[in-house]
Amino acid sequence: MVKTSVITIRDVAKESGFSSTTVSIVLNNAPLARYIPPATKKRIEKAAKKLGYRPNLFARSLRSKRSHTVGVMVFDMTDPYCTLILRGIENSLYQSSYLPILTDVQNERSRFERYLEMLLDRRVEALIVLANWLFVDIDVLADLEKSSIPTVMIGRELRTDTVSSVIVDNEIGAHFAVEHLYQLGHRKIAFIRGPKTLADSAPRWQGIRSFAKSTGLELDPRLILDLPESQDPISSFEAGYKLTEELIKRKRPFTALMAFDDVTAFGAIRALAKAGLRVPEHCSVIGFDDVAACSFYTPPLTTIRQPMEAMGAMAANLVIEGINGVLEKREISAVHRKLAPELAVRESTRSLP
Amino acid sequence: MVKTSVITIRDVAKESGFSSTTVSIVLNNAPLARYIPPATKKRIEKAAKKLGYRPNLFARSLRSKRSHTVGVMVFDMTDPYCTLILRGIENSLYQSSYLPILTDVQNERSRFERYLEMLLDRRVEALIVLANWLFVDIDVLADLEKSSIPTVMIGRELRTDTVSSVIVDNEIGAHFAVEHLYQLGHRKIAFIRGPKTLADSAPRWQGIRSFAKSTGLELDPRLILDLPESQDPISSFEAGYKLTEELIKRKRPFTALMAFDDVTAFGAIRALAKAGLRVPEHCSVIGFDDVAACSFYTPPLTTIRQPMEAMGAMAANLVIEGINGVLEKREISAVHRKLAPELAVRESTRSLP
DNA sequence: TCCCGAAGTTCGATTTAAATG
DNA sequence: GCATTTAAATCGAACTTCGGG
Repeated sequence: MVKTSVITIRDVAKESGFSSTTVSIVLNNAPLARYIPPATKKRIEKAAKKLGYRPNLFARSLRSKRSHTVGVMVFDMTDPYCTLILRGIENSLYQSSYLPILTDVQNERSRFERYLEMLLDRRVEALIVLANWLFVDIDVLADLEKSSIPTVMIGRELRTDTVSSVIVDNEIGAHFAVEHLYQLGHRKIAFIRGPKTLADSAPRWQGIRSFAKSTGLELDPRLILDLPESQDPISSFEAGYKLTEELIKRKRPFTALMAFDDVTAFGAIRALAKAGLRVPEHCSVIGFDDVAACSFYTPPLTTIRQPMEAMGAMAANLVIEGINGVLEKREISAVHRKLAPELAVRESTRSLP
Repeated sequence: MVKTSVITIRDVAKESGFSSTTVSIVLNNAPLARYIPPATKKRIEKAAKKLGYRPNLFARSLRSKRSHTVGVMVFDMTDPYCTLILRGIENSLYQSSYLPILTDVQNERSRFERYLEMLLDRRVEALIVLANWLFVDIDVLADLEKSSIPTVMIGRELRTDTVSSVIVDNEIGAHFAVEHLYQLGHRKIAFIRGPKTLADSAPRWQGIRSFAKSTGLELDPRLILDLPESQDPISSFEAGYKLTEELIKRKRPFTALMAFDDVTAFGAIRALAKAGLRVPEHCSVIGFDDVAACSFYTPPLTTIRQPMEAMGAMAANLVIEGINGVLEKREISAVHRKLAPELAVRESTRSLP
């Protein structure tokens, strides 16, 4: 006999001999359930299990106005930087039984708008935005603010009091990086800085400058170049390659190179190799991020590790707190967290002889 | 004045002066809409826009029994192999206005089961499973079959007639790879094969054998090693490294190495470098997959490119067809598609002098 | 008053059947 | 019968109210 497999709460009520009200109270363990005798509960639970009852989430959500989902918007999923963050988010939400609804905006404004609309239409209870590249401008922020659900942005420092944020401490990270090179004896260090419009660029440079000032390290302007603007994470490889070629061409000797991020560092290593310079024998190279490829690169890349899973987990936890706040009608204001990165020493850097 | 922003269809009805029935018919462009005069439509649409009406999807889905979502299950999101496939899926679904609900099973059976349950509870209309690593066993298949919604699996050949599949043509891919090495003059070729339990392994080896037979290329058993079982994609790097060390230790000369996949190839290159062997000067290396890191590796890795976006798009299209089939009560049987990969020549291979 | 359970209303849409001129 | 519109039933669960012991 083929059962249509649409068991409703009424079927369970009939099977157990109680009303659907009681079934609902028992299965949801609602406050009123404390009045219901264990025997009744047992019978209802047995009936539910026997029939394989699964509540219809549409009906439940329609009535309760809750979806138990969290919208996650990534600006570019193919960027290796983001999958570990997503894992952190996922694991935290999983524990709290929220389902993440992940959308990939692909750096397109139109997709951002459409997906935001779709997520709000589906009544996600909160929003996590992973701004791993450019184009988080005023408009986007405004759209997010007017959504009026708990929102946290990862990777972008904010000063709003409506949207929370989780970022890495770029200044300290950059500090760690130069410090590492400095301690290895390097004094002639080339820098490939991030694009000016990217929020991470300034604090990283600030970290370098303050380290230089405190130690007397000289920053030679002829060894400093900037990445151009771009939306495409891959393009920072090309740019790293070209800028390093340019550095070499300048004939200004350097024994180490600090790249804005790992992919830029990969481009730099390629250019050095092309010029017959081995890493780290002729030149040390350090990156930033610690994407997965770092550990299987040849040579393995020394870099600054962003605590990606932790950042994802923190964002998820903030958002869950936010949801709870809304449920309890507490007024919760945005928080801004900055997580410390750490130095990951591998084989692309070495001390000067 | 603060509006609670919960505009219902009745508000639109009141504003436009028609009943909610008519509003529903017009806004959904339902069959009956053809009887409704343009003037009425205009007024209703204007009222809806004026109020900023957004239909409540829970109510809609409850009544219509449709969710406009597709469940996507990935076995390991951090595997670089899968993000491009996901992009293919996403882009296809986006065009058809289906929302993908992506879950990362993290190679855990318990997560698979829980997420499958969650997705079915949310009434996804179809399922795409991205089996990028091991452990797709009988049980999993059985779970999928009994879900009785259109399902397609990517990356795993199936013989069922309930679950569709999309895979790459491994045999031809491997053929292309050896052929490339052979044409470059290589005759002493080492092979690191895939783990025996992985479905891709056998056909790839078959492609190599048939090429060898047809050209008279000799396959030296002392130059052939197998990757061990594992669930972790990163571990194939370690394994590639160790096995290549082993190959070198055997003192059996070889001028080229074909790795099971790109990450294994990266491990092999590392081992060769450690032994003082440069790629491609002393040894050519070829991989399989064409993950993003290939193009920024040093040297850039020659490999067999899987048409990942196309595979994702095809899976999505199959699933959409399946959904349409169900809606029209057509009985649609599973289809099995095999897509051709292509050779991507970069700089890790070169012709023998 | 406390405990237990049920009847009936509600959420916001779609859909059926029927009423109007 | 036809074009146009609508009242009322429905989807499945949660919540409010009420009654009996």
